[in-house]
Amino acid sequence: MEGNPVTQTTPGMTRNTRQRGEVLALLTETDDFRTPQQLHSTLRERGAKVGLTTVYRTLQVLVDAGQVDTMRLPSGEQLYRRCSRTHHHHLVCRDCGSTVEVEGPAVEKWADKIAAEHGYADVSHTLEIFGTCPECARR
Amino acid sequence: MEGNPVTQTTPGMTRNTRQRGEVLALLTETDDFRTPQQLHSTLRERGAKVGLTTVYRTLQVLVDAGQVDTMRLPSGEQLYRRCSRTHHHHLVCRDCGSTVEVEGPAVEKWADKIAAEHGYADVSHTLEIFGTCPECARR
DNA sequence: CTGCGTGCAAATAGTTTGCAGTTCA
DNA sequence: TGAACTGCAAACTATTTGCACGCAG
Repeated sequence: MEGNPVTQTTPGMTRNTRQRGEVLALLTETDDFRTPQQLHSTLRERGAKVGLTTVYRTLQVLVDAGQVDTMRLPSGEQLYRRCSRTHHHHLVCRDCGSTVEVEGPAVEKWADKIAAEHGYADVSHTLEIFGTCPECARR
Repeated sequence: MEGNPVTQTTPGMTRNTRQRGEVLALLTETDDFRTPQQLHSTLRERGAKVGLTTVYRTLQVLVDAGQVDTMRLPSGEQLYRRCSRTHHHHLVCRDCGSTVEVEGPAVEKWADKIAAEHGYADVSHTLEIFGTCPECARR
């Protein structure tokens, strides 16, 4: 299960390198949002030699390619996560960072309607819900 | 109209200084979100001698006191604005930064419901809508 | 008076960029 | 081969902190 070569044809990436494979692999195996710094130190711990710069650059490429989702905590930390392509939002635990993907068609429509009413064009929005998950609340 | 002394009794502020008055005044006269840096340079332009550090610290105090609203652009810039106390969201122009306050009781309820369904406690959320306002679209 | 507030300069923290060397296709 | 990628170090930006002084109450 390990020595599997990196052969992921990821749109937007012209070249497949070991480093990108490592980053992508790590993103794939976890479900939660991570900071570039966290990803980098995890990679180092497991022995993967990847520079912090490369992590940043790879994440940028992945975001551009639509392979990775990015969001920001109220505190300002930038987070990344491999994520389904469809538009959705997140319910994030303040403590442990675990996330649940949620969809709200009604909210999307509401946002578009509000924007239209005020004559705003080219509309997008951000929406995240924060709370304490059952696991963390128990403690 | 100028020499008016600073006498704003702002809850959470133990002391009323000229600098805090200037920041508060500036926040009061504009409707749009501003970065600490913008606020600072505007103050300097108009001759008010206020240190950048003080702007940051004052904004923090105001946020704690609930006098000022803060949000973050997708790009990561932190923005502040004097704002009504009721919970609401914003429709923000990507170009000129002008904002419209919007309310969405349905959205609030939806967010709380979703969180409750997943057992999340102590829920809050962030929601901002971005677009190009009619003014900017015209150009 | 007394200590909260101020502001400079220095420290931080996260992220980006320049550039020489490396590697994939 | 050669363009794309890598990674170190240095540069940058936004924000915070240490500390001596000033001013409000």
